[in-house]
Amino acid sequence: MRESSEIRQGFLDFFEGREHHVVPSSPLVPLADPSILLINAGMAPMKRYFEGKEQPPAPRVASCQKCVRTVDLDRVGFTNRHNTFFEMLGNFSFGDYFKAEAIELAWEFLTDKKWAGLDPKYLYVSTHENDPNAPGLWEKLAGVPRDRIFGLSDEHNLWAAADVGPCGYDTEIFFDMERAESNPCKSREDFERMEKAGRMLEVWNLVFMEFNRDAAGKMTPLPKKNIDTGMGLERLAAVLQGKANVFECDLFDYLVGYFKELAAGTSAALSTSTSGDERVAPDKLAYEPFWLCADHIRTAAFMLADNITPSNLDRGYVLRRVIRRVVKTTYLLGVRKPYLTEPAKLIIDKMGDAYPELASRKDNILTWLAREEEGFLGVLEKGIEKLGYDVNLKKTIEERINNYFAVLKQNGRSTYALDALNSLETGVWDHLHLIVTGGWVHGEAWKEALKAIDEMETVRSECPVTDTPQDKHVQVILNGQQMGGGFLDQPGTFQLSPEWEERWSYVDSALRAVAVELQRRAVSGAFAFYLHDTLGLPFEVTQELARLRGFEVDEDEFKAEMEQQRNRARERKEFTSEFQVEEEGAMANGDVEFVGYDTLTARATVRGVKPFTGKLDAKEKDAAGAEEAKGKELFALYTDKTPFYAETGGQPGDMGYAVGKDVRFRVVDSKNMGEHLGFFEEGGAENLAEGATVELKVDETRRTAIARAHTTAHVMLAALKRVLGEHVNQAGSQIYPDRIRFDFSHYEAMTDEQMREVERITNEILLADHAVWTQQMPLVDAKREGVTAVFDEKYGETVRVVNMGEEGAQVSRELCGGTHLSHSSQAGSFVIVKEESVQSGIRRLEAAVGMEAQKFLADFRKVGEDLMREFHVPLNEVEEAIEKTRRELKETHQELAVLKRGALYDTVAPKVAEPEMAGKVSLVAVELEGAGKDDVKNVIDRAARELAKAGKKPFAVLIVRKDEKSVSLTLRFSPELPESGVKAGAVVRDMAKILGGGGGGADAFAEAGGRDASKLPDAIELLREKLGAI
RNA sequence: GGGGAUAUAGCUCAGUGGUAGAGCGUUCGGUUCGCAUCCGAAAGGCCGGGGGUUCGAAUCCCCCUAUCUCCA
Repeated sequence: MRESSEIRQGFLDFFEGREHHVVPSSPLVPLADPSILLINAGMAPMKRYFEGKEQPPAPRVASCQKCVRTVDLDRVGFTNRHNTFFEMLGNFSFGDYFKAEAIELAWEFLTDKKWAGLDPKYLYVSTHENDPNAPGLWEKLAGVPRDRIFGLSDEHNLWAAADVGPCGYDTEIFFDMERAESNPCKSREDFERMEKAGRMLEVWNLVFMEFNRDAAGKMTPLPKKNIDTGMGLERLAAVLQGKANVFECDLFDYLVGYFKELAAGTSAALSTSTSGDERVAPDKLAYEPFWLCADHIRTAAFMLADNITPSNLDRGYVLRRVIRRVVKTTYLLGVRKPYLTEPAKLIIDKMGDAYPELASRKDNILTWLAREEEGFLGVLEKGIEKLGYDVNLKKTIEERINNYFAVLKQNGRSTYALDALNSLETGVWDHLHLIVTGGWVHGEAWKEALKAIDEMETVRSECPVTDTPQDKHVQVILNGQQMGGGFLDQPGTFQLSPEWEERWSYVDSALRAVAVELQRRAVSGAFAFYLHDTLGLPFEVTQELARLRGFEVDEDEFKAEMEQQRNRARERKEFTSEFQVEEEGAMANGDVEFVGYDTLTARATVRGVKPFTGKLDAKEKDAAGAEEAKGKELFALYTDKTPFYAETGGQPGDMGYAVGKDVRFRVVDSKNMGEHLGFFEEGGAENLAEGATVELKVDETRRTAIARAHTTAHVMLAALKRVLGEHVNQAGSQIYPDRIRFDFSHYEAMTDEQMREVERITNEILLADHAVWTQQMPLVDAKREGVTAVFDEKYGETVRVVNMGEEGAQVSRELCGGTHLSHSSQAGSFVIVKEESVQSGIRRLEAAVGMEAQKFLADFRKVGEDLMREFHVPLNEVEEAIEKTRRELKETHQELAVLKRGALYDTVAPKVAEPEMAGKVSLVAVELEGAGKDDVKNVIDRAARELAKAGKKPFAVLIVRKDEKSVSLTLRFSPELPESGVKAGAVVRDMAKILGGGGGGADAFAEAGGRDASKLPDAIELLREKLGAI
């Protein structure tokens, strides 16, 4: 017995031969256990038997159960034994045999040559230090010597499902992975140390469930004592195959091999690359990345096989994290291409026989993996780009600052230093802003530097350095005053005024502080958090990649940011839940008999009436109740029984009437069973005293409309599963009269074809006139029979199942407490109104049935008819006709623009040919009527071209545009004109001031506007003056 | 449920208030035995939608829609 498949089968055969009933592995999603997200132990599906809630199929049971356990997620790859997915072999006794036989069975299986055949000399046993029988039983029944039995504390050998409830001592069998002949394990301390180090491998855990523990910690014996055992298949396989760790056994070796090859291929490719790619050599990592990958990909494949889909919630999130960790790991090893489906195929080949769901859901598994991988690679790339940007930027800044100080040291304050400073500023300025304002770094130094460079910027712009090359003498001039000067070829002669000196020193000190900050070579935690939070780049990737470039990430700060984020989310959550508690408390109403499935009227006894101060739901498409109640004094009427359906499961509460002697109460909503919200149309609260009799009548029209929508929603879900796949699950829905809003899991927008197909199938089923009937059954049975249920919805022990179609051939079966049609055809027609996204992996459909569907289609037909009439073509040619019209319109627009500009330019042309002279400058100043902004730019460009061609340089073109409210100027200079000191941006600003407005722009092109057109001559005169002064 | 980010040419993206850009792709012309050849040219845009601030908005502010992402 060596191969894992032999061990799996052998184990089950062994126990079957010893009167155990063999049960197949349960799906990973618990059938009826809201306390766990995923089956995480072999006994998990048996919990109901242990709790006595259900009769086990036999007193003795054995199974090989697939499990996913994520508490050890971070240890996978670091030890020789931890897995997130594993198969648990187990035998169970429900009040049948106990300690002695459990020990005998385990020992026989492990040591008998016909079965596992392990050499007893490598086996050790632990028991609970307080267990009076276990050590003796081991000695007597298995012949284990006393010095190989160690009694350990609660921490190791006390099993409990929870703080309160069944618990018991356990005993564990260990295998010495070093297969040491002599026994160096002499003491309990030795043993515990070796266990931690992975030398002593726990193979089998036998739990003796014998006590019940109460809140005080007191343990009383259980009436029926149980046995629950668990042996990791992976571990046993490793031991039997003579391997030092689970990843070398045949359940993993092919995967580890695959990943090794994958990474090796990449490193070969990269060694010839000069792209500066980041890659971590496997031997530089603190763990075995291939182990992690092999483990996680198995987990992912099995979760997908059980119809779990990646999402941002619960088990979907577990799945997503696992997949992303694999991709992340190989990414760090240099793998850049998608590959995940390959190892998945290997797993399906290897294990498809033992787990048929792998093979049958192969396409689904591969599709999701490919999708998720692709998405995450995109995320990684984006994040890494940003990180690289940040890190490179810091290096650049550092370089420039060093250069600046080097120059300063050599030449003192001089134009050389100024140049160095300039080079710092021009290259780094924008990015420095980004770094500081983006909150990507910490430390005041950066902010100071920003201020300092800001300072330099203003000084520099007002303070030109003039260079007279003849004598290498430079001057710095501020506000017309000389601030300093010196000789270029004579270091040290450069003297500064005190004001300038002070400002420059300030820059020095700020830059020095930044240099110190850079010395830390740190990526700020805030930036790492930004990468994680906004871009989804895992912290470890940030850390690893930063490390490769010699940077550390501030982990404490990152953690603090994470904590803040958690608190934010929690605060909000607490607020809403508090609100709910209060509301429910105010309306508690004891047991109420609901008769609304069978009848819409009932005579009931009043339990009380009180003013209602809460808020009525005003649901977007069903605000009728809230609308009607507006401005009314609201009450809540409580009765002992009711036909009014209370809002649950997405179905809205009923409306209707409560009528009694001298009183008429309008019910506009029903929130909890037996609680009717509404107002008095006749009489008042005094007419409905406790004990009074009322006639309750549900609004039948509305109820029917709701039923149409609800029943159709069931059919639609069935149709969606058929069209899109089994992964489609309901993720919340809201039913309105004749309308449905339905959220479901699906990875991409539905195509038009898919929507038409869903419509077709849904209508087909509806029209087939299936009977709708309900039944009660235990939740577990319902789930076992594959009845559709909403993920994570809390259900009771017994559930109501809504069936459609003949028994045994239902077209739809759903757990549902809602009210439905009796025959599907009553729904009328069904039409999808809208498809949209809710969040990643969740789509939303809005649909209409019955009269709403009619109305929707009628609206559409009207539009179609109007279009046909308008375009004089049949319906199927409307699209083409519109396209043609659009094209023609566009062409016409373009032609018109050309003509218009031509005409506009004609009015300018004479002035271009004969420009007026403002000093040495050729000036064209014209007013264009009826021109748009783009026209002006076009005309001004053309004028400039013509002037340049005619050699009339330097030149200036001013175009004025007026409308009722304002006047706007566009000014263009020939390129060399600004060199004389007159800049278009400044000139136009001054001109606009005269006109009562503002403006600005570049040196050779600027725009401005103002309100007062009458001042236009003054403004143009100003332009003439400025130009004339050159 | 709460937060963050993104939306610009067919694709990937740049563009921090002043004439909308690059690379790839497409079409055309030339070049090459050939290759993911090279050279040149052109077409292609309500800068996601709506409102506001401003003389002027792809850019700033608000609302909406879509996509990505983190927390619960």
